[in-house]
Amino acid sequence: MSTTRAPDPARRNPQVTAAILEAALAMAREDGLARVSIEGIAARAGVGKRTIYRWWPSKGAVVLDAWAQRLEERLHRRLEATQTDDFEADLKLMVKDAWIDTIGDTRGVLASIVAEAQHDPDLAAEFRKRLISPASALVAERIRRAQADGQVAADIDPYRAIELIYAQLYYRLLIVPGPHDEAYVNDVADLAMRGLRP
Amino acid sequence: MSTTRAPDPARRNPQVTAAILEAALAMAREDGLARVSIEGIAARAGVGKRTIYRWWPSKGAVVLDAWAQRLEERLHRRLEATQTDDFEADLKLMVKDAWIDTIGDTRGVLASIVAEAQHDPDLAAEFRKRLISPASALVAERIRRAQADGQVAADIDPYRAIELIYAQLYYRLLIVPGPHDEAYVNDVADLAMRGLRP
Amino acid sequence: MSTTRAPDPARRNPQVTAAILEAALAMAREDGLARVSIEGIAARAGVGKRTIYRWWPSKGAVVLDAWAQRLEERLHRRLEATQTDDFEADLKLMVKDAWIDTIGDTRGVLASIVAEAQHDPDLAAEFRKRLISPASALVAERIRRAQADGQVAADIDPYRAIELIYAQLYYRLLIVPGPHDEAYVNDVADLAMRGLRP
Amino acid sequence: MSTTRAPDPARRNPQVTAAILEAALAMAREDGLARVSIEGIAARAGVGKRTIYRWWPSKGAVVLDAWAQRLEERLHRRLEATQTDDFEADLKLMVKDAWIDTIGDTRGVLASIVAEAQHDPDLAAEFRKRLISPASALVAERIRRAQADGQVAADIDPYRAIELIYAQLYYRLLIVPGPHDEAYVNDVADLAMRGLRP
DNA sequence: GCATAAACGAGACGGTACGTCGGGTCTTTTC
DNA sequence: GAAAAGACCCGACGTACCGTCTCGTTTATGC
Repeated sequence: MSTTRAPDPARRNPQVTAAILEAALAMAREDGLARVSIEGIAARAGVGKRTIYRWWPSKGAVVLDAWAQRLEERLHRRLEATQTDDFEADLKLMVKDAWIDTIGDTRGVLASIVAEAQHDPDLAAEFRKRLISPASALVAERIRRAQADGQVAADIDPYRAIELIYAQLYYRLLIVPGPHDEAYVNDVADLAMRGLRP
Repeated sequence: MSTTRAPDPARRNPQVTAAILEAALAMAREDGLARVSIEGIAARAGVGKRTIYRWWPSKGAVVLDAWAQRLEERLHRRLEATQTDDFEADLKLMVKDAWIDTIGDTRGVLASIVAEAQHDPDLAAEFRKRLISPASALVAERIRRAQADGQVAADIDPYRAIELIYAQLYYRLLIVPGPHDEAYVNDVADLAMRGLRP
Repeated sequence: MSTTRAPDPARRNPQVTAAILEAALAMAREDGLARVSIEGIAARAGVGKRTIYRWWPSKGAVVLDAWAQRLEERLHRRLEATQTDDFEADLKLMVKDAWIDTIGDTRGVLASIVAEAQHDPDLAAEFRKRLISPASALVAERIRRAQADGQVAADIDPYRAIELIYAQLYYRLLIVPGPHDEAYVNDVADLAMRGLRP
Repeated sequence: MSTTRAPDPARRNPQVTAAILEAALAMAREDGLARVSIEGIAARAGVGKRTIYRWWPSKGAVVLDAWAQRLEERLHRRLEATQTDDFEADLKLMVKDAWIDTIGDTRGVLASIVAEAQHDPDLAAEFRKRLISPASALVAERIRRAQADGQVAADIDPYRAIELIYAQLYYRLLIVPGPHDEAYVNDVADLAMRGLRP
């Protein structure tokens, strides 16, 4: 007989959830996830610590939840529109949309989450599930169409192609400093395209 | 008038330094940098905490120091030999040497350091200074020669070329799971070469 | 806005309080207050340091609390009985009761507390409030009755009389060595009485 | 063969000694002995810690040395003069001389030393040897003469008489607050004399 | 409709680690 | 060989959060 019963999501108070997510994201943006504490979130959201632990396993999970939710809202609004027959143009648009318009100034939060995920396998899994996988699937789909069109070499694994593109962005985010402006993301796509063409 | 005077490096005890670095690296390899604590290092090295704080600003700095020192020793022994006239072969050798033979099973430590560096600008700077910059300079040099030979397109910035290559490795290290074996690094180089050729 | 809020005494765990006081007093008796540390008390009581700091400002305060509590329990049981019409006999009984039966072998703790109080004004105030004042008030009352009876000279301030008596005991406790047996406390009262008689 | 040889007092540098004692006393007067540290004394005196440990066993010993030295100088100049045939007058003069003119505003240092002595038996012994014993011997001598003269009851132990007097002063110093002015020391002597007269 | 079980705010609690201070020992260099 | 300087091991300081655990209070079904 377990003492700690699983909580009932039906009885969850949505206002409380919102307050926690808002506080967590705000604090992560201000100070970086490393300086965020569950205690701090609880205080700022006017909430008991218990309530946070009831619904999330760690501060990283809270911030990821808040951050991903915000992204998903934005992405749903965009990703239908961008479909022409020019793969390179579509690619540049997709990358710009994602990296600049959607992530934008929450890039630091993304970096924090990746950092935290290095020692938190659950968070890493959740991060890939919420963010990397859906985005990759979407882009992979477009790449496959480009391969059918003959705009991308047929012998390339779409997922490796994605790595070739996005890895550059993450490298600049996590390893070396540098601007993340439109010129840069265009350059990223250009350089990748050199290798992807048939 | 500052209370904490700068310590005198001349009076530093090299045995103590070695013990600290060894303990720090061992613990980082076993549990990951996030679980390492200054207190733990001190205990394992049989050293006072004060002694660590005297010479390093943070646990990340200690582990980076230990880890980079180990790498530098290895690299010095290698990087002279590997110079043929075939850039692609050289590139594959360099990447394999660095990522598999040298970093090898300390890949997790590298990931930890990058993670820590996300909220520690000093550590980030030191990491780039000790690791990224020297390695990049070396590879950039080889790329320039390849451009002169006509094996690499002349209009590519060597540093962007490096990003195209290494970013893939860091992406798999930090973002998505996957093997880091010889087949993979070859594939990384192959994919990059597609874009680099004239 | 203060970060550290005042704790709520209603939520205090009495078992924890008891464990801390017991550990503190035991350690003070064994090694003297100077060798007691908050850390040591916490370890022995199986308690977090924070819990001690939440309720007491210093190790001296903990030990005083434990020691005074023990004394108060004993004193309440005694001080009603001792009331005859012979002031000198009553005085001797009171002094013996307090110094030998009640304080007894915790004399070293008392000395430690007085020592600590020399550089801790809050502790000094608490010590006087918990110990010196109530005991003095009680004896002063008896002296006033003796003055009304003509057993003590009317022109003497009762509190100065108390000093004349008790100062001798503290002098031997703190300044010069010597036994604290019944013969001695009788002698103390005798010598004082010489000066107090009309 | 002992590694730590006993130091040679003949080679001791008197300027260094003076600097240490001066610094120690100054710091003890400013902040109380409890806040004095060997490290602090060393820094203020411009001296290595080793040098202090070479000649004194503890910070208490240093401060006692400095303080007692200062007192001895003063006492030697005074105590010859004060000899009339009126014991009570002599007593008042002696007490006032010692407590007000000699100790005066270093009363806090005295309290600190007594406090420290509670957990440092060596310091306690040294304190009694340097201060209590010589002063007591002197006063005891005068009391014996007064007993011969019939000014003090012959059946009183001179040392107990001394306790009766001085204990009051230490009680006010260590236990209860209150002025230490001339009126008070006179009152102390008056009250004691009531009990000492034949 | 009303009891009753859960979510919730609050925060006490046992812990771990933080970064700092000083104690006392030791070594190196200077005089 | 005394002394200045300070590195070193160690123990304790007082603080910040961790994650668990009561407490009452509020709320919102389910009998």
